[in-house]
Amino acid sequence: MDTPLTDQPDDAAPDAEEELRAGMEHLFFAYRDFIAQPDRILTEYGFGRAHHRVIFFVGRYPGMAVRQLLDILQITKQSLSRVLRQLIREGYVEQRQGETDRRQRRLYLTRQGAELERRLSEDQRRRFARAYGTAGPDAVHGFRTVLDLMISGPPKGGSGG
Amino acid sequence: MDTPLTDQPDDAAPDAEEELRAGMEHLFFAYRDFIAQPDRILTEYGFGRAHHRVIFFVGRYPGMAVRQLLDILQITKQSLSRVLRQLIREGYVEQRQGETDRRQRRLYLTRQGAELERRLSEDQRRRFARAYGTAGPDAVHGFRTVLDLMISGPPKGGSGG
DNA sequence: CATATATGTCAATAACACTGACATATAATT
DNA sequence: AATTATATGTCAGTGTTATTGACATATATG
Repeated sequence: MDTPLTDQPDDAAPDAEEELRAGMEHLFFAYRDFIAQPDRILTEYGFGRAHHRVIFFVGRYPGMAVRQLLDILQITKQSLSRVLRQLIREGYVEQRQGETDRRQRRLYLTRQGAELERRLSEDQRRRFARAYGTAGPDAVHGFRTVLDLMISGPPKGGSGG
Repeated sequence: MDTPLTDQPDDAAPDAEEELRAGMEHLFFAYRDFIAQPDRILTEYGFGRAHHRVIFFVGRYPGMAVRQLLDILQITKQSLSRVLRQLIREGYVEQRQGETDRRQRRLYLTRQGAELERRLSEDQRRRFARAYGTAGPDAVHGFRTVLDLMISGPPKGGSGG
């Protein structure tokens, strides 16, 4: 059996319900395949998916505070703590005290961390680049539009970003 | 800070690298928000995300064999076993021996299982429906095109499903 | 000074994945 | 008929990532 299953919807015009469920299914497949290769690399380091998420966001937003990372990942600080401690101890992430608010520990990738980030995201970037290139700009625009509409807004009023 | 972060890319035209990383980030957010509400419901039943995946796919493809489910979920049979056993014991899924191949245990949702499936997917269907409706057919087409291109092909030759 | 925020840590627990080993039933092949 | 392969199931042990609850320190804000 092929991976994107196509058993039922064959003859009749797919109704709205079917279209929704197909979208849900394919979102699952896309995400599953999106994280497969990084997961393999991470095991070499004794890291897991959580480490990748931290490395990705710290790499993308250098100087990010722990609180922001918690809001993004939507996990508890206890969960993040263990992962972050590991990454810091092993030299992938470093902390610097915030300048305006000295309670904050702002997070940065070390050079070693940036290297790992590149390695982890290599397959993902290639995957996106290939899909974007093949689909063309209009499709990419549609993809981004739908994806953004699926993201929930901020839970409360937000802290004023 | 708002949830889809928009700090760096403000003035200059976003380069290709930035566009890829933004896509990766938003795929993460979309998936995170996509599974948040079902996760909450599942805790009421003492179930987890794995149970939802089984219920979703068995509901979508009734009569699916265990092997097919393993190929889709890409987990080991030991992992699936525990989840499936629970769902069967508690009356959400039932097995029937395959007719042509009597080694197979074909999987079906019970009425109770179908009810749970509907409840779990309610928020997801609404989320998709709203995004699809707002974005419009062209964007939906682009979304599906890109998503499908991101899915890996079958690992080998496939069994001819 | 009181309170709130940002961060960190300890302990216990659960969900969900893994590997390895072994078993049974049935199908397919030789 | 015997061998091999497939489909399924189970037992035991392990690791990652998440949880809740409790408590601590440093700093900011009222």
